[in-house]
Amino acid sequence: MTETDQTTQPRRSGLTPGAPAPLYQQLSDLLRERIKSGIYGPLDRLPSEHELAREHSISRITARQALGELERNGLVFRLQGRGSFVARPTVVQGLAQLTGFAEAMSAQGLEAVSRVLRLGPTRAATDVAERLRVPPGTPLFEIRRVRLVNDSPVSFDHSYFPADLGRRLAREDLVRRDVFWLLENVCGVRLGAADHQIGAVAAEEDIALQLGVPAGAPLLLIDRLSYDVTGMPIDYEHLYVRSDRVRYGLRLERPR
Amino acid sequence: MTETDQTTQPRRSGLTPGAPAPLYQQLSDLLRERIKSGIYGPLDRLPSEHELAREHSISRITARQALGELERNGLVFRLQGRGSFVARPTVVQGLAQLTGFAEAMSAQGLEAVSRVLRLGPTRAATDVAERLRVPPGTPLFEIRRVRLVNDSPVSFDHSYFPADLGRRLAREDLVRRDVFWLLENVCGVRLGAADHQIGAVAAEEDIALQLGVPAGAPLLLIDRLSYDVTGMPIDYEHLYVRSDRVRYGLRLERPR
DNA sequence: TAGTGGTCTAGACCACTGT
DNA sequence: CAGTGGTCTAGACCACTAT
Repeated sequence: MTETDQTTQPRRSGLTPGAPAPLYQQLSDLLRERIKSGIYGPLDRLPSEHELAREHSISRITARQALGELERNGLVFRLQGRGSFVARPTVVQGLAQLTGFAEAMSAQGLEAVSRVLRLGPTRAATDVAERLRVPPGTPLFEIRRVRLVNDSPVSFDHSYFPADLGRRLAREDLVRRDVFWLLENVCGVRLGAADHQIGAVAAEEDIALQLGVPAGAPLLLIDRLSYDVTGMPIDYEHLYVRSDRVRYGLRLERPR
Repeated sequence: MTETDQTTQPRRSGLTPGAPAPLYQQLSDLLRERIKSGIYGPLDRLPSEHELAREHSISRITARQALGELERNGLVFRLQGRGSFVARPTVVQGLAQLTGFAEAMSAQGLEAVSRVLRLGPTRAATDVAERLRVPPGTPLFEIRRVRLVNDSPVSFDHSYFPADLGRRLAREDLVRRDVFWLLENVCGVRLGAADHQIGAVAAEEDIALQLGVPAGAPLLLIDRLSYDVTGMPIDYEHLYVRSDRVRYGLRLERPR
């Protein structure tokens, strides 16, 4: 039995055991809050794992798990034998994460919409087939869109999906919704990761026209292959991005 | 000596308790090996945490820690109530990691060298000062290099360092050694992460000349600000990359 | 119901850091 | 030396999945 009776419950200093969020997450949220609000400033030493455990009446391992979370997010660094410290604030907090376009824009308070240029079945060319790991000629579903922020074009997307997924997507609101969002919330796909290959190219005429730049203007070309959690390829895209309008930011961690 | 003693020691099936590497790492290495060699194939279920614990005479938490490692590296995915499974192999295994240029090239069996164009003290212009978080006009150290692979140019790097670090670097072998490598192994810096902003630009004449491309050719422009583990800015760089010669690849994870 | 991963506890020993 | 984080144990209950 666990402490079924209430009166003897030790204080948790705000952490509640039965809550929807696990204890280690509650603690890491609490600490994150205190760091962001300046209660713990840059380079300050945080309470030790033992202290956190005592103070919140949790086990040391749980406190440790909370600190581990913050360390992975780059808010905290730990030195053996010395303690855990608040990292100096950096431009982009947190690891590089896979996000959809509208998702990333709305996180910055901007609204993104799409103009759908083409949407329908196609067959896998050899390069696409190779990336999606299907035989050449396999029926696929293709979507071509121009992404707009504040009514002005920022990128041209050419996406390929497995035929069934594509047909499902075609029925949804591709103008306002992220494909990633639709995949996860409508199609029941559990997205895992995506491999990117990034380069720079001169704009071809048709794409230049869609993006409102002169032919030959430099564009960011991102080849993105997304997988679900099992590693199954789900979505292969070419993104041509006007980098004068959008900056691609990411944070890489040095392996420990 | 392995098998230090002995009679009362429970079997560890190859895992040695006193070894330099911790048990959870030994186990995760062992599993990684079995996945790579195909003993556990794509989508196979791995032994449960309990089984691994029993089999190797370790605690369940330690087995769990090993699986967590593999999950973060994208080799394994876990489903509550079902088990842990081998992910399908993907192009780039592992999270996006911060690596130096030579480091990344040599991982692919290529040799990278640098031609140093300029190396010496300078003062922080406003944009550089802002990124490195020093007052404008602060003395810095500047290095301009062309990176070569197989004797042909692939990128032009313009780097700024704190003055003392830069002077230290200037005495070292910048032709063959990565700056990251020197920072870590000679200067005693513990690198943490780096923020990148990626765009595409048309090559200016002087850079075009150095890279052997026509003026106006599209180049990848990477603005990279590297920090040490404490979050202190260490190195601010502009990288102009011939993306016809090098592809920037990275893997982003969907947040859990 | 049985088995899985997710969370949590209350200890323990170690290596490393400061004094 | 005392305090810190790093590793490890032997349990426990929970939520979820399959049968």
